[in-house]
Amino acid sequence: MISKKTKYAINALVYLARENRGNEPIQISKIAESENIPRKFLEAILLDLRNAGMLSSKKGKAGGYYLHKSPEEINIAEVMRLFDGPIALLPCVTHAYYERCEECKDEATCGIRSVFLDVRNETVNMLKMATLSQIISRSEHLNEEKKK
Amino acid sequence: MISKKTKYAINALVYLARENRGNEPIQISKIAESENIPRKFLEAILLDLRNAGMLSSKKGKAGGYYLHKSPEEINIAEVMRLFDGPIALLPCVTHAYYERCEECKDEATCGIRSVFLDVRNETVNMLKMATLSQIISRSEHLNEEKKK
DNA sequence: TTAAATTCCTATTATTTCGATAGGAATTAT
DNA sequence: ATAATTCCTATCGAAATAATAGGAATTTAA
Repeated sequence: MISKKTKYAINALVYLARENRGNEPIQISKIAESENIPRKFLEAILLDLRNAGMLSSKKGKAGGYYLHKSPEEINIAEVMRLFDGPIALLPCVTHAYYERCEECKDEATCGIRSVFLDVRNETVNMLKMATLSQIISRSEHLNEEKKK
Repeated sequence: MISKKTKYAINALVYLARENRGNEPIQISKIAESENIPRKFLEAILLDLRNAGMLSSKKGKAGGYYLHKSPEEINIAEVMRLFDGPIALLPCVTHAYYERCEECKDEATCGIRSVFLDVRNETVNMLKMATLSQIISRSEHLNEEKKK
């Protein structure tokens, strides 16, 4: 399971992508209220997203957050990695965070690793395709279906 | 990431599938030593696998564990669910453990859910295909490759 | 120039999960 | 009987998770 932090982050980003006409800063409290996220917790999350270059902020009165990158450039893989670390299910099949399994006899011929490598690759592909834009258009599509 | 418990369990199962000619019970200590798993920890794991119907055991002197099902019938998805719970990354896209996301406004039109539903389905498919037999044959393949 | 509204930053806390160990009861082969 | 083994319950420390607290810094606007 992904952490609540990641889930909240994705929801906040999608909200900003939807709301952001003209990149006006939107306040934490507004996002928190709309997306049902604990205010103070969201504060920390948005700060991390800003430090990671996905959001920008404006301080002081009438300040707030807005997307720094375009909705096509922000994907779920990136957000998950930021808060939950590697997407892979085994340390020996991650790219950036690679770590050998202590108990493993021979990584090169490990059938278990081979399975989890395939799973990782497929998952990362899907999550990289899942940009804010894609999420929004999926949602619109589902809305059409619902009306029928 | 999967837990060490799950990783140890898969390794133990693969070991038993490889070793089991004639279903003679193999002792915990032997498995623990061969697979580099803490003895007492493995004890608890094997017990769970037995209660889940994947292993059988024989008590007392010359006792031990052996596969209850055939290596084609035991897959990674089942083992992961036993120790780590749902495979899905969001509670709202699991089958057996379904739980609504508290903060969610409308599940039916949630684009985020839609993404994670696809990921779950793909992952579960791959992990169900990954039986002990498949793992062993993957490993044999990798061995052939290595020799070249 | 002061007040109000906001982000920024660091610390702290409670709860749960993870990885493992301890100790002995029950069972079985010899 | 004895030795070897699984079975079972309880416990423990460390880490991760989800959140809150409190105030410093910044900015707008009256």
